[in-house]
Amino acid sequence: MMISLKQLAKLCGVSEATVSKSLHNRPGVNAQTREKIKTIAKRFNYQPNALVRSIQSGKTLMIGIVCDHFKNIYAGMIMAGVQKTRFAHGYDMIVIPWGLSDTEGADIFRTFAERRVDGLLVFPPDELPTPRYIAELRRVSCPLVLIDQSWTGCEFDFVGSEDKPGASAITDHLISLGHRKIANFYYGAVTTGRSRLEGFQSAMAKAGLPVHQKWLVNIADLQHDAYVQAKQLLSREDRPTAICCFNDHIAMQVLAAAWDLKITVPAELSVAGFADLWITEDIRPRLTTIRQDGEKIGVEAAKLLLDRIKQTKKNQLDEIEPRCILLPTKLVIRDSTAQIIEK
Amino acid sequence: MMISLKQLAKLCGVSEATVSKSLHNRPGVNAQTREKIKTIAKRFNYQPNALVRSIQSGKTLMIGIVCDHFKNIYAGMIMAGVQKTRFAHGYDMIVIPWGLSDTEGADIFRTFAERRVDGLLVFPPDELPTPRYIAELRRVSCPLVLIDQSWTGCEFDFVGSEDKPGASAITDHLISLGHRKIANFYYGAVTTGRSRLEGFQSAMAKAGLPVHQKWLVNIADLQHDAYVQAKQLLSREDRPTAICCFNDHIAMQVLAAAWDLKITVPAELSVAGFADLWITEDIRPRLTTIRQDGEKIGVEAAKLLLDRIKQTKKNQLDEIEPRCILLPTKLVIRDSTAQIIEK
DNA sequence: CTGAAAGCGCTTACAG
DNA sequence: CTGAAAGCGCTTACAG
Repeated sequence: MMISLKQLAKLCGVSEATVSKSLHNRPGVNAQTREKIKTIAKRFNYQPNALVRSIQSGKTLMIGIVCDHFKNIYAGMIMAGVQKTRFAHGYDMIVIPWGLSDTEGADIFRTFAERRVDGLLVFPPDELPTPRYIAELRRVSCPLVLIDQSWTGCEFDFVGSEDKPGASAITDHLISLGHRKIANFYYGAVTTGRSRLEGFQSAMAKAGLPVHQKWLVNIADLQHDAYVQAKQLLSREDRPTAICCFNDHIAMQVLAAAWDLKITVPAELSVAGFADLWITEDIRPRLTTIRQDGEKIGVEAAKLLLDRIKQTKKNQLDEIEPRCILLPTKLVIRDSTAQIIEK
Repeated sequence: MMISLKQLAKLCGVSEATVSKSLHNRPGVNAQTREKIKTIAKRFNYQPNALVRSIQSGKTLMIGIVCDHFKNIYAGMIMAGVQKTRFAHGYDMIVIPWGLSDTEGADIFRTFAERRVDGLLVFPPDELPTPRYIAELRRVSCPLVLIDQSWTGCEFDFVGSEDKPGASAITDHLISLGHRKIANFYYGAVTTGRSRLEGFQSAMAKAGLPVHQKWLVNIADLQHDAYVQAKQLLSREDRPTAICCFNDHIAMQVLAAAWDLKITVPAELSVAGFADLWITEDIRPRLTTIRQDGEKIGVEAAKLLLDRIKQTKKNQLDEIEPRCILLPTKLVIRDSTAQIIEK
C-alpha cells in the first residue's frame, strides 16, 4: 500500500543510502540525482516509516496521556494546553482513558511501555489510588508528570492549582457579602476536594465564624448526589444563606435544587463554584466561581514533562528532585452571589 | 533504561530465538528453560518493543483520530464509544486535534501516515472543508471513516445521526403543543445544521404553517452569537412562541436571553435543543431535546473502521462501496417546552 | 530442544 | 558522488 524506501530506491535506480541522504538533504549527493529522487518520492507519495526511526534513535517523539473520560470540560481545558505544547515541540500523543482498564492501570502502563512513549502525563483516576496502583506508577520507566490531583505527596512531578487559597478567596467573598451561615459541598474522595475544604475552613476560622458539621456535605459522586443533598439541606427550617461548592458542576446541581424549591438565587441564597468552565456564563444566574487556568496547567505539565525527557537523554534524571507546580487561581464574581437580605 | 531481548538473552545465557519462543509460549522450548526465562524477564521488567512487531507485521494496531477539541461534550460522548470499541479489539489510539494544524490537515495526515496507523477516524473540522482539504483526505492510504458531518456526500464511509427526522420530530412536538409562531436557530456552516433546518421546514410545511424568513436565524458561531440574536429577536413586538435550536448549547443561550429579558420559559416561550448532553438535566428548566446516541455513533464508527481494516488485510477493499450509517434519534420531552398560553 | 541466519525498513559510518 | 555493510530489536523459518 505504502511504498518503502527500498522500493523507491529500485524505482530511482539508486541505492537506499542515496535515497535516504537525498530526502534528508544531507550532503554528498549530486544535485540532479537528488531532485530526481525527490520528484519520484513525491509522485509515489513516499512517507518515511516513523517506527523505524524511533527504533534507531531510541526516541518515539510520542507521549502517552491517561485521562478519565472525554466529557469532562475541565479536563478538556487542560488537554488543550497539553496538545498545544506537545505539538509545538514535535511530539505526538497516545491517549488512554482510565475506565477502559479494570486492572488498576497495569495494562495501561504496559501499553505505554511497549509503545515506548518518551514520557507520560497522568490525570487522576476517578477514585483514590490503591497501593497497587501507586506501585504500578513507580514501575514506569519513563518520565512522568501527574496532573490535578496530588495524592502521592511529592513523590512525582506534579502540576495543579492553588486549591486551598482559591477556596479561601471565595469564602472570603461570601463573608464580605455578609454571609454567616455558609455551607460547603465538598468532594472528599479527591485531594483537591480536601484542599478546598481546608481553604474554606481556614477562611471561616479566620473570620471567627462557626462551621456546623451538618453544613459540611461530603458529596458521594459528581453526577447527581449534590442535587439530592442540596434539596434536603435547603428544605430544612434552618438553612444556610450561602453554599460553597467543590466545582461548577456541583454548583449547577445546587442551583437546580434551589430552583425546584423556589428559593431565589442570589436573593435568598448565594452559590459559588470552582473551575470557571464555559457554562458558567451560559447559565442563569451566571455563576460566581474561582477561575483555574486549565489550559495553563496543561501547558506547564507538558513543558515539565518535555524537560524531563530532555534530562533523561542526558542521563541527569537521578540528580533531580520532583517538582510541584501550583498555578494561581482567581475569583470571578458574577450573579450567583450577593449581599444577604435581612428579613 | 528498558532492557532489550538481546540483553535478556545474554542474562539468561540462551539465544534470542529461545527467549522469543519462551515468552510467546511457542512450542519447542524445554519447560524449565522457559520458566527460568520468564522469571528473569519479569524481574528485569522486560517489555517487548511494539515498534518492532509493527514493522514486522505491517500492522501497528493503532488507529488515528482527528477531532476538533476536547471541550465539546457531544464529541466526548462519541469518543467514549470509540475508545471502548477500539480497546476491546486491542487497538491503541493517536489523537490529533484540528486547530493545531494551519495547513488544512496536510501535516496531520502526514503524521498519521508516518506513524503507520492502520485506520483513521475523522471528526469534521470547525468550518466547511476546502477542496484542498478534501484532496488531502483522498490521498490517505489507509481506511478512513468520517464522523458526524457528511459534507463529502457518500465518497467516504460515514457514521452520523438521523438529523432531518430528528428535527422534524421536535418540530412536530412543538406544533402539537399548539405553537404556530416557531423560530429556528440553525447553524448553516455544517451539514448537520442544514439537515436539521430541512427537517424543521418540512415539518412546518406538512402542518401547513408558514415559516417567516426573519425567524430563520443562521448562527454565526456556536459560542455567543445565539445569545445576541435571541435577545434581538425576542425583544421585538412580534416574537415567536417557540424556538427550535441547532443544539443544546444554542438552546442554553436562548434560555439565557429569555431570562435576561424576563420572558418565562416555558410559560411564555418554548425552547428545544438537539443532542441531549448531560447538562440538559442539570439546567432549569430542564431542556426538551432530541437525543442522539453519541456513544453509539462512536461504537459504530470504530466498528466500521475495524471492519475496513480487516478487509484491507484481505485486499478486498476495492470491491466495497462506502457505507453511510445514520443512527436514529429520539424525542426527549422535559420542561422547556409547553402548551402555548393564549392571552 | 536450541541457535544461527535472514529479514522487516530504515540510517549511518565507511569504502571505493 | 555512490553504494555495500552493519545495526536498531525483534520474529520466523530452518539447520543441527
